[in-house]
Amino acid sequence: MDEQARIMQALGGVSLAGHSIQGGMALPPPHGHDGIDDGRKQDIGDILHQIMTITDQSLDEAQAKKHGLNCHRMKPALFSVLCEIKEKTGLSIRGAQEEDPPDPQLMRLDNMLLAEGVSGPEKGGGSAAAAAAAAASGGASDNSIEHSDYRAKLTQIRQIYHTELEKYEQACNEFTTHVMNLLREQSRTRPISPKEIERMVGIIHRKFSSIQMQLKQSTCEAVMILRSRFLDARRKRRNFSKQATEILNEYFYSHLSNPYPSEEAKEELAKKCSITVSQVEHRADSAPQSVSNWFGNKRIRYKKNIGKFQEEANLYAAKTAVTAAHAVAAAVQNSQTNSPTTPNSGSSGSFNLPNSGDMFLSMQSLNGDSYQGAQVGANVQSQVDTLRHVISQTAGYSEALGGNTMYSPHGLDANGGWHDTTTPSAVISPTEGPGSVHSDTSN
DNA sequence: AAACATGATTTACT
DNA sequence: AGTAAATCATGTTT
Repeated sequence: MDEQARIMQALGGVSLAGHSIQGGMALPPPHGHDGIDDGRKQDIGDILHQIMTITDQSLDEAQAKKHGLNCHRMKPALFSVLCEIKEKTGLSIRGAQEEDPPDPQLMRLDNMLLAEGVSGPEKGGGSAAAAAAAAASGGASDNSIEHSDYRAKLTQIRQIYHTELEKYEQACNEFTTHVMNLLREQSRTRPISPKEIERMVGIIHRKFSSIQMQLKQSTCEAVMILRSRFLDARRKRRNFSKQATEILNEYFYSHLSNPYPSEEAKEELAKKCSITVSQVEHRADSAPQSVSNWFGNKRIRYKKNIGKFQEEANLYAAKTAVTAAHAVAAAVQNSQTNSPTTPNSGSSGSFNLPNSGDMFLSMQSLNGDSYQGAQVGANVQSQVDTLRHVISQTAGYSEALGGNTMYSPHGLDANGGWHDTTTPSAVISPTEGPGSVHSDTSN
């Protein structure tokens, strides 16, 4: 609060310099030239002397003298003289002022504080809300804990900010009224126009708002630091929940021939996953982004070492194969059936993979009767993926279904299912004979 | 603590 | 704009 004191002092200086009786516009010393009426002159000189020494004296003394002066018979005359002089110099003083540029820096700070929820309306009572949020999200506690920690700190900052701001506001008002009282008081001895008072108030406010700006600036800094410490820890990754991984893997392995979910599919997957995961909230697009990351990583890592993913692939393939088989069966029996087992969107309907195309056709021929074109086709396709995979694991069945085309464990990439074909069949052959493949598929 | 797993970021390409 | 590939940085397992 040194600053404050300094400013006050500065303000005091301004007010004195501009208007005080001991300012530069003091009349020349009362010696003057040889006058016509020396007694009168002496009188005036006396008064001026008294005026000029007022400030050097104690308050009581000054008060007394002021009173004396106010009642002096010469007072009206002197006052009018002062008015006159002021009139002449007043214009020059006033001209330079009166423009109010909305300081861009200040606006920037304000916007930022508003955006960070520091200066905005109190949302939900700080720690209570944080606690509530933590309680509400139940399982995913680690994230919430961190988050509530962040919010607690933010609340702290906001409290400090607001109390300080209030303090400044109060001080400003106090000081303003003080100065105004002073001016009003002085207006009895010297002419002070309302404009001047206004200007003075303006000056005071400007000074105080510059102090406020400092406050805002340091608050912003604090918030930024807090952010970088907590939320902005973008690098600080958080593993997906088991459930989310399940969903994603399911999609991946059931779309192995084309594991590129469309935007919509991503959103849907994100909805399914990120809700349970409570993955980085705020920034609405982060969830689909995460899905994209996941698929990107998955694709590259899968391709890089297919062997490593065998087990997983089997698992998910078998998993979905059940539903797939059911769905296919249903489709065969009832052409109207539109099984919603897999969340694929129609967009993936068109492939240019000869391999899967064959299979697709064969499955279609299986259906025999009429089907609903693309939609059913797409569903079947995704199921075919999983079926084929399962089939490829069981040596016997691949022949049984005449699937010799899909010799490689993942006939899909054998043909460059997605982009390149880095040694498709070289890696793993369906040697391991896990009898684990569900016999459901045989139907 | 080392090794591995994994989500995110960066870079370059199309 | 969307990916692949390389890389980073952290989480998890050993």
